[in-house]
Amino acid sequence: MPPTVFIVDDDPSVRKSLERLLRASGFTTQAFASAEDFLACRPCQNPKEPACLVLDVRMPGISGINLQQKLAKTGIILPVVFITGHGDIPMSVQAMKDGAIDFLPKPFAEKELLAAVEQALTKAARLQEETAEKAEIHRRVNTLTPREYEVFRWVITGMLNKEIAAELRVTEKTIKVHRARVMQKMAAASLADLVRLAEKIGIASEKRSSSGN
Amino acid sequence: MPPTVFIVDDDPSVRKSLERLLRASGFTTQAFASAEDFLACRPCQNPKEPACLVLDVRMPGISGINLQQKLAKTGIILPVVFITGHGDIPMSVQAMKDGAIDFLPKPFAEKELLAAVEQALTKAARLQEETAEKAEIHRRVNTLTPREYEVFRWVITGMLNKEIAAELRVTEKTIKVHRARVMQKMAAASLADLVRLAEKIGIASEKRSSSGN
DNA sequence: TTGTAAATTGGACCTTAGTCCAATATCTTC
DNA sequence: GAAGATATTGGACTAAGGTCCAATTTACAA
Repeated sequence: MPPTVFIVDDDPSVRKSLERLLRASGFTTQAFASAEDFLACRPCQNPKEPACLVLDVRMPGISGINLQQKLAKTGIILPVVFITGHGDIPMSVQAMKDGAIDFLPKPFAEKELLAAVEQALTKAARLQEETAEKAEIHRRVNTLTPREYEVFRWVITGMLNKEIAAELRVTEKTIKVHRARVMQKMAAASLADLVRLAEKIGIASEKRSSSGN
Repeated sequence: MPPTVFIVDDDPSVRKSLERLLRASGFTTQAFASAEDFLACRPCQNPKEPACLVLDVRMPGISGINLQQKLAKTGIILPVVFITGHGDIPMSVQAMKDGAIDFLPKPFAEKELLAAVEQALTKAARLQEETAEKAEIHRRVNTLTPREYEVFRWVITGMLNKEIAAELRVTEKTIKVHRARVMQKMAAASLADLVRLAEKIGIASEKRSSSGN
């Protein structure tokens, strides 16, 4: 199944020609007449395969810019390529600030659109991969008990078991047990791996309490 | 010393009013009539303090867009705020793709420019900090001997000393010595720290050779 | 040729980490 | 009230990492 390009444009003729062009280039397409219509399509917003969105800036109801912002806010991975007939500079700047791949005023060369779509799909693939990786790590973290999680955050600071034990006011033995479980649950073969897992999801490591806490 | 805002615009009256506005807002300013003039100012391109650039897009000689690209290519940290009297959408899109903070068509509200400059300076500060940190790590890496560097890359994979020793066809004892030196030279208090240092500068860790290699 | 940096190894020893056993105390929940 | 999860600890080992000592070999530069 080729990657999907969603199209949202209120002009039927534009939708038609975009679909023709993109399908001819080997993409799967799905077109909508408005942002509302697109938002009504639930599965469209959680594509398993990399996908992207070719979006008209100016539409009745929810604007393209607005739709882009909504999607970004909900963490949906759908890089956007804007097209527009009557755009202006502030609009294009806002779109780019919000992470748009490109912003093409009509008329544009087919080549330009295709290049932008390719780039958008590449980015979608990368983001999906990264997101999936993080989700998997979070899944593992969620299997940790509160205490294990606490020990986890201490371990990745590089502190010795005995130091962590003193910090948590338990014996070193206890830390060893928790630590072993953390390694197992996080599927980390080594401390180096564990540290990298923590870095990937941006876990704030504990800070050594001074003196008697 | 307040942060510096460099101004490059071929129109003397624009330079003058920009300088007035920015100085009144508490910034140090330094204005140039052309990209060439700015490039001739060596110290301007390696500011110790965070600085940014307010840049006219369209100028005789090297254009603003072009200047931005040149600076980026040489790794100079100078976030750009574009201003323009006769810009178009493709121009603004290109500028944003190249990392511009904002792109303001004239006439713009003073508030807009100031907000963009603030943001540019914030970004400059962050980039300078990150760059400095990386530079310091690289400095340490460069004090490693070739063999130490090699061991370094193996250590951060999480492999045991004996495994690394087998990989490099030396005794475990040798690895221990190199490893200790690596920790010392890299100023890492623990393996966790060492891994994080490596991650920060994106060091590719070694890959275990299969079988007899 | 001599000095220096780099790479290698050994011995002796101590400190840490990890593992397999088992046991106890709480607390929540069905 | 009993089952199950969580947190804690102990004993007894094994193995892995780190340290302080010293020594040899090689290669390159002064």
